[in-house]
Amino acid sequence: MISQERESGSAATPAMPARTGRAHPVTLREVAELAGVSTATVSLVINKKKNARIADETRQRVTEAITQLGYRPNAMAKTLVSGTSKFIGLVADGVATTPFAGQIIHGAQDEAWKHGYALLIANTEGNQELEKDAIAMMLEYKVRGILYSTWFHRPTEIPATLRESDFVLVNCFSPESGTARAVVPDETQGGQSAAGILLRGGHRRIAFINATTPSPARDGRLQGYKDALSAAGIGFDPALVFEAYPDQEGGYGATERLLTLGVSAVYCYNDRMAMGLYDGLRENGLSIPEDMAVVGFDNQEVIAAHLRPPLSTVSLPHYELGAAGVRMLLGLDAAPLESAVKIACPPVERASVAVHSPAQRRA
Amino acid sequence: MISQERESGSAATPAMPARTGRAHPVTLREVAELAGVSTATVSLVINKKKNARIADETRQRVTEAITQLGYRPNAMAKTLVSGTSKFIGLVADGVATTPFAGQIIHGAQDEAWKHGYALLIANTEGNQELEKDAIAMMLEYKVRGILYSTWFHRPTEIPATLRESDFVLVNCFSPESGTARAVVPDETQGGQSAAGILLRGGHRRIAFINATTPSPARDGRLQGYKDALSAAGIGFDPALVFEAYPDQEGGYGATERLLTLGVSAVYCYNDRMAMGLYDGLRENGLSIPEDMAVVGFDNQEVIAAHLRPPLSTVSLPHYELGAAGVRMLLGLDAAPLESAVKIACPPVERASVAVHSPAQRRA
DNA sequence: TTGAAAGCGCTAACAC
DNA sequence: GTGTTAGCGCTTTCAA
Repeated sequence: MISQERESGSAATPAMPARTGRAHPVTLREVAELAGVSTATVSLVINKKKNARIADETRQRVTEAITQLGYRPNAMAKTLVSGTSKFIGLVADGVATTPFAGQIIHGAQDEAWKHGYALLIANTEGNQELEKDAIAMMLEYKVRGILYSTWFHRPTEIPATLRESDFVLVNCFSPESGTARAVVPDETQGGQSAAGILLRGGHRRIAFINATTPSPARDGRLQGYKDALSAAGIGFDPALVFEAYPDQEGGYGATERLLTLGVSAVYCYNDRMAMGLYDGLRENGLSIPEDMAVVGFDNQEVIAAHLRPPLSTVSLPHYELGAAGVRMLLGLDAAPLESAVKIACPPVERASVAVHSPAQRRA
Repeated sequence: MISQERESGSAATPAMPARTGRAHPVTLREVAELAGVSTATVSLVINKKKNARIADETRQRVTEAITQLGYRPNAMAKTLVSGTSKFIGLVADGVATTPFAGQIIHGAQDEAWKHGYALLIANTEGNQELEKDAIAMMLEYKVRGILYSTWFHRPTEIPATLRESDFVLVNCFSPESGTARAVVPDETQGGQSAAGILLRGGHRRIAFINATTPSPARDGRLQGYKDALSAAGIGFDPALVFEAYPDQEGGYGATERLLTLGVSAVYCYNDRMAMGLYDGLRENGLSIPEDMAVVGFDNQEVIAAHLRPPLSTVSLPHYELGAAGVRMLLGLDAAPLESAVKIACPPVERASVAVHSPAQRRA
């Protein structure tokens, strides 16, 4: 079904720049004819081959012909010859479900672009069938490799077909280690940072409201809390740690129990929880950060930056995750098979924790 | 999309399924050789040509050879022959900046996939240079067409190169009408719905806090408010409309003025504004919806569904926008050049407006 | 019912 | 320096 509808125009000048989509695309051959050279020469000029010694005058004629005809290379033909395209596939289980996945895409795209690659995206929403088709499609289009990503940090099965290509797991990892390259957020360091913000604020008795749902984040964020406390010479008190469902309602519902603990600060599993807790604290006539300092986790823009007061939190490095994934895929960054590469979760300090002034606060 | 499950047998049969990426890919020719037929026949079998009369026995042999070798068609070669790929390009100015763009991607992807197309995405963050390159790339990969989308509803210049392809504007439109197909949200109807929620709640004096920033949304949402009032037989009182910057701080800052108006309900330009207003109202000891009913606009999940009380609002149909864009591109939906197609913004009722009980409320 | 062969647009040896 | 000539993997007449 070749579109043979040549621009039947009147004037027979071969020159016809900026043609609209419908027309038969200009080919290398046409450029060569107009410039009076062979296709090989045009190819050499276009690809600026280093060792190609083309007369300046020739190069000039070719360049002119190209712009005159509005020539555009056919990437498909190029790929057919070379065997692999300039695509990197990104299979995601939730672009839509969450504001997070967007940042992974963004990071991957920026980094890919930097190296001349474009992103081929498939959103699977966890649908296995779709996922399989998506990977097949990417394989058929000869992608350079595939980034397999999840919207929250978790272990994942590796679809069999994924192994037909180069791939890197992003924000997830294989339960059997040593079988796949992966990049994930450093939850433990993030937990340390979160607790660190509070510690630096002069707090000694710090509650941690963890998630009820098992995940690497739940374990890592708790571990980080313990580490930070211990580094500050504070004993770990299990009574100060309890769990709630990790959303607004969970945070709100945790208020009562929190208030029985006699703490001056609380570190929440995530920002949504902190958001709910804000409401609960307010209803109890408590103000933040004076009566209770609060830190969250995730740095969810819409929430964290705009609560009152703005919420101190720890950033989940989604952009970096996407970028690092691409770099690992392209072999630009080290990518050990044994264990996932961890990306730092940097603290973001806002007004929900008062600046420390030792005099003000008693242990 | 050939499925090829089978685990590698044992010995050195030419069969060697599930090869890993590195190996030389299986070609049609190899399949043909193994099946003892010509490549043409294999091609016919694969593409299930209707009028291809292939002996069942032959078809059988071919199918077996295909699964045995783990053959995967080379989409590049296919495209080279046909002239256009099964790609639809999506150029977006902000996947990352906003939770909204994700939904456009999601809708576009679902619809595209349904018709056998995959999405090629480029996030430009408004960078003109990048945008030009992105479009060029898509053109080179022979996309079926391009969806050009913006993260908020606005007029936009059409990059010249976009015209080299089929394209549809999504969430934006050309200032010179009649020059491009476009699909946008129906802001006016949305405004009507927003005011309608309040009207149905029994409110007669309804304030509208509009945005300070000029946009189709600002105009449309105001118009909808007026329409709804007028349809309810309520005169438009300009004193009840004022403006604020459309974010949390703006909403918070608008509280004072709002309270001088003597209204029982307020319609905010967007959810973020409403979120800020919640804080302001609360500080004044007012409760929602008893003392003041509130509706927003946008239906930003993280915010609207989880404020307390949950916020009634109007949904921006991003998913539908993406899907409709694809349908228009593929010629499945009507796509007039004269004016943008408008997609409805459905109301989402939550607890920030009390259910109407006429007895309770006096004019 | 099937095979032979001519390309699709481009790159890469290898001539000249 | 530049042209000739094979393909890359696939589809598609046209014959047989």
